[in-house]
Amino acid sequence: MEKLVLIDGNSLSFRAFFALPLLTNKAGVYTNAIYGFTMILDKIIKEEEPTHFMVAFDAGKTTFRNKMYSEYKGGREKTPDELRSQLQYIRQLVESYHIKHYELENYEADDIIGTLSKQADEKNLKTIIITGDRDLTQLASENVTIYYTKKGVTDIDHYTPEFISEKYDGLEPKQIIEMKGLMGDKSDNIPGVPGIGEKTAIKLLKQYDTVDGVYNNIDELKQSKMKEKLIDNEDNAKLSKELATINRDSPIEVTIDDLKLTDNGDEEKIKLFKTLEFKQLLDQMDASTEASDDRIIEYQDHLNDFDFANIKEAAIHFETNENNYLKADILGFAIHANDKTYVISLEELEQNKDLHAWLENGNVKFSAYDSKKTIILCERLGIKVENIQFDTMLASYILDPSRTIDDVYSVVSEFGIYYVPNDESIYGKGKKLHVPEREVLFECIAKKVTAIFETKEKMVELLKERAQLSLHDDLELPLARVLAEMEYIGITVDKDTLVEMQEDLKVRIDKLIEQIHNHAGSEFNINSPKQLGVVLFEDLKLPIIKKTKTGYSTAVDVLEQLRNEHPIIEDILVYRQLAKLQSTYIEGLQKMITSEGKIHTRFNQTLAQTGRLSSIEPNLQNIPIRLEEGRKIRKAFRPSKENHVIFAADYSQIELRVLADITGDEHMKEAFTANEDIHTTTAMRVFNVEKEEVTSNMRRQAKAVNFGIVYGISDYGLSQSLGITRKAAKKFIDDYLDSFPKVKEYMDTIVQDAKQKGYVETLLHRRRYTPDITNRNFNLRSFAERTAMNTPIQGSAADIIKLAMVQFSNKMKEKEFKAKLLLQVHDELIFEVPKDELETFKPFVEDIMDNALELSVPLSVESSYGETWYDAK
DNA sequence: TCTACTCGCAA
DNA sequence: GTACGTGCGAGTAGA
Repeated sequence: MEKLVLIDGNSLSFRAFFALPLLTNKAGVYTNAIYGFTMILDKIIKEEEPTHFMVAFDAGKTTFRNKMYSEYKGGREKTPDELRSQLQYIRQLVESYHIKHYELENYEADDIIGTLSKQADEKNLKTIIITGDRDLTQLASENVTIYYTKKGVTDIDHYTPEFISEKYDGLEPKQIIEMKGLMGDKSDNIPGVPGIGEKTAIKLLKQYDTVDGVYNNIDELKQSKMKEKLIDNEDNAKLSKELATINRDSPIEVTIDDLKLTDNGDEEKIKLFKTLEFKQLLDQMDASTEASDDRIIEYQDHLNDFDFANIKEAAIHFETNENNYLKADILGFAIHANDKTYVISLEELEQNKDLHAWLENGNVKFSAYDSKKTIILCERLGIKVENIQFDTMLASYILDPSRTIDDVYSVVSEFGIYYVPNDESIYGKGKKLHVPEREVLFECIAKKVTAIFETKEKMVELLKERAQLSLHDDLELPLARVLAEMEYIGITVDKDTLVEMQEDLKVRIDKLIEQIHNHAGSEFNINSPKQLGVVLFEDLKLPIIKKTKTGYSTAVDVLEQLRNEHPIIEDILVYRQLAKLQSTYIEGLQKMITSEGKIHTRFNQTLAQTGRLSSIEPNLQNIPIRLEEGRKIRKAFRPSKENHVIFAADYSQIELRVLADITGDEHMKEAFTANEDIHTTTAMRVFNVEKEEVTSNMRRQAKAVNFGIVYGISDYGLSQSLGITRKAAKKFIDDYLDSFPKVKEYMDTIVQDAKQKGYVETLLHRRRYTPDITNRNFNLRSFAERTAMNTPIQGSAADIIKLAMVQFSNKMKEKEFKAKLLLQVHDELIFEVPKDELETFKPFVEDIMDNALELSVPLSVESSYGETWYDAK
């Protein structure tokens, strides 16, 4: 069946604009109204399946109505600039859907719609009119329904004649005009009769049908203020009625047949969505979200005419065959300088001594994507690269940590450069991973290095604008060099220690497996939560505590509740613990030990949203410590030389100290200044007791609340960690906030701040954007709120330790210490130190860490050392 | 072989 | 009432 949809483009654009928070794409184009409009189009097309479709727009400011009444729509606030800029895109959007749009000089969109709907009505064509303007409801008929968007863009009333009759107490659609004549319309500046509102108007119309009817029978009305007003404003009423009347015979030049929808593909739509960065919609359409540009970058594959002496600025880039640059093969090396691009092979790179000297001389300003990788690859070639001044990867992370950074493409494409292919398209993935032929490869490398060069300036400008240049220049970039050295040095791990533990554990695990199978009465894979679930909850019929998406939950907290139900549980718990140690740590770590007896982790500097580092292959930031059994793993981590020790220095309660500083809460500051135990102090305040009355349970709970603050967990999260109800957890949090009023104040203001600015920041201006803070989805919004509260705390702590690392590295240059920084674990630094340096090294490091950044509360560092990492406690 | 899911370690 | 801190990695299971 044929169906016509007519949209009032202007009024719907308004609705969409005000319904959604201001959004922009990377280029700064506002997109919220366009997005909302797109949602409506999709919804309508899907739900109504129209055969004919048109969007009508207002042509300009003045229409025939202004000739009748110069004040028409006077006093209306002008369209916000942020919306006006989107209207052209909305027309483009409509075109990309192959929907006709139309506007007519001197007429409003209403009139176009009125005229077309009249034609449709005469043809008995089902018509739907979509608008955010009530005026159009006068057009409702048997065939014509008006969809009126109440609030937002999805809450819609369907105005049929029946609906109108019900809503307006028996009025017919065409009487809407009469009603407007009497009551006017503030938004269009239609005067009407003063003193007459909806109620009175309806009453009069029920009796006299029309405005003319009212005046023809005006004498019947008994003397009243209302009657006087009606008489005094007869002209107004009649004019108002005319103004409100939609012209259903406008001189339009389109016919309904012209509005037939055609299926001409999604090409334009995809292109537009890419420009606007409607990523989700593109995903839904199964279209690649990546834009591309097939430009060719010319390059030379030799350095024969390279003018080493006269280049002051260059981008350099190493291409490797795998991500792990500590052992990867170099596939090529590229330079972009003086508008020329060079790509050379590993052989050329190794042999060209002029090039080495050029990289080392320190007079050229280099930029790179991933300076840590660049430094390490140079180091592997025996080149001490100097003066890398800019890292586009780090800059991208600083500008917006939420951006995915996985290759050069992912960074430069944010800056409008699309000629670089992404790594997956060049190398493939999974089984099909391969190095392409030389020509393809070199072309790609040339593009990367050129793009790095071209992006740099834009990034510097943005960093300056956002007061973040120093974060790059003075923190992240120098830190990359520090991390490079740490990764390159690695940490010595004694394989024999691990092998011994492995054998010991194997015996114990085998025994446990046997016992568990005996208890179960069958052999099954204990590592399979699915099989374990069947054994526990079906075979042994233990009570089901919790379910996961796919079946029974067998997580620790569940098993602990079942402890007394069956002896198998205890064995499973121990098995789980040992199996984890065995597979992840003891076996996992052994695989990573090099022939030199070392493990070289890599620190990811551009991943964690808060500014923290992360560690991979292997992750050395989660080596067990809490349980003795696991802690023993640390015995395998040793100094690399005789007469050295492992030295660990950690910040004590750094996040809570940052919190005290940021919020300025006196109670908390006092506790830290007096060097009190913060969890005890928290317990004293929250439970309102004296120090002596704080029980270990109170302290434990206070500690959990502090933990929650630091990691931004919810009341639910806290309830889980304390094993209490959500309600009780919420009360804890409330009590906590009442005990530290400045903290409460901070939590409130930071959320407001985030709403207003769209981001929160750390002490060193690291930003994290919080777009979901105004989301109507409770979960997303709550998450954004916690993010806003937590990120400045965790992120500032991350800033501080990074600062300490950079300062440490700088000060080491003037010292004779042989000590080496090996690892960073969020709030602690691990070193290996010659025993005879200990006495001087300890205060040296502690002083740097203590004073890395001045806060209004003291920072406190505790250090310890031993023959192994285990002993440094 | 890839992906989704569960589980568990650390700060 | 909702669904419920991060990041890394091992392991199972199903397509």
